[in-house]
Amino acid sequence: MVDSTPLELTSRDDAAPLATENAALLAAIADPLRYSVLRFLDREGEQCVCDIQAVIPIAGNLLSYHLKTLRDAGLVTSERRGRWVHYRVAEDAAARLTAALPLDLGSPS
Amino acid sequence: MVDSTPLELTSRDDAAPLATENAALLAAIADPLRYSVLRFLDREGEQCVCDIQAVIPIAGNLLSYHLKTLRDAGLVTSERRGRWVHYRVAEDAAARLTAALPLDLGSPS
DNA sequence: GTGTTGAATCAACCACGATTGAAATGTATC
DNA sequence: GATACATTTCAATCGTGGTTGATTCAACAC
Repeated sequence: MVDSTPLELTSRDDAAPLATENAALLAAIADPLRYSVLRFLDREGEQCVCDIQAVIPIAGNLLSYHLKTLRDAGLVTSERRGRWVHYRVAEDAAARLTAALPLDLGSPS
Repeated sequence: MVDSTPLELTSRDDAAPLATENAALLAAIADPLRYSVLRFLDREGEQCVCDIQAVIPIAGNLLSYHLKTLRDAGLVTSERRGRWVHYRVAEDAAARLTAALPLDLGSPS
């Protein structure tokens, strides 16, 4: 039968796990490096690691570490093309981030 | 068409300090406790510390520490009334947070 | 004054994430 | 095969933010 309307889930406060998840997602962009990388990818579109490195001058392994963090958070996706690995902002990244904000964005004045 | 987009302006290094500031603001809410507190204040409006503590069962000094972090970030304001100190979400908190996101929220599909 | 309560501050500890350097993996070219 | 390049993974260090316990401060009651 269909008792598949978990109204309680949305109205009730499962706020504890929700807070943990959303905070973790926000933590992924709460770093100057990752913030710059994501912003760069958002503006310039798909880029390979070397292109990112050209704009953000840091060690390659460090950049790889942060890219992995962003990828684990589901904010970017990667695809290999020959030697190069291209990164792009995930489709639902913007939606997930806005939804993760702790404040109600009802009517922006 | 005429691509008059000032690419230089966006790719110039005004992004560096901006990234640091925005990342710091986002870091203020990228913590489960502070996330819950801010969310609670946003929903319930002005609350004294003891009320917050009643909902989020943590040590008083720890809550005070996180409230100070939120206050230093300019996301909440505090006001003393007798023995109690009341906190509320800052007026421009939502606007500042949305503006601090690294992605362009142009047209949400 | 003393005592009590709400809240903030201080000092210390600890865990986790960011950073570094070296090594490894993958892919192309010769 | 070997070499060069792009990227990732590994091991280890370092710094910093969150947590804890004790202390201090502010406002009220007695």
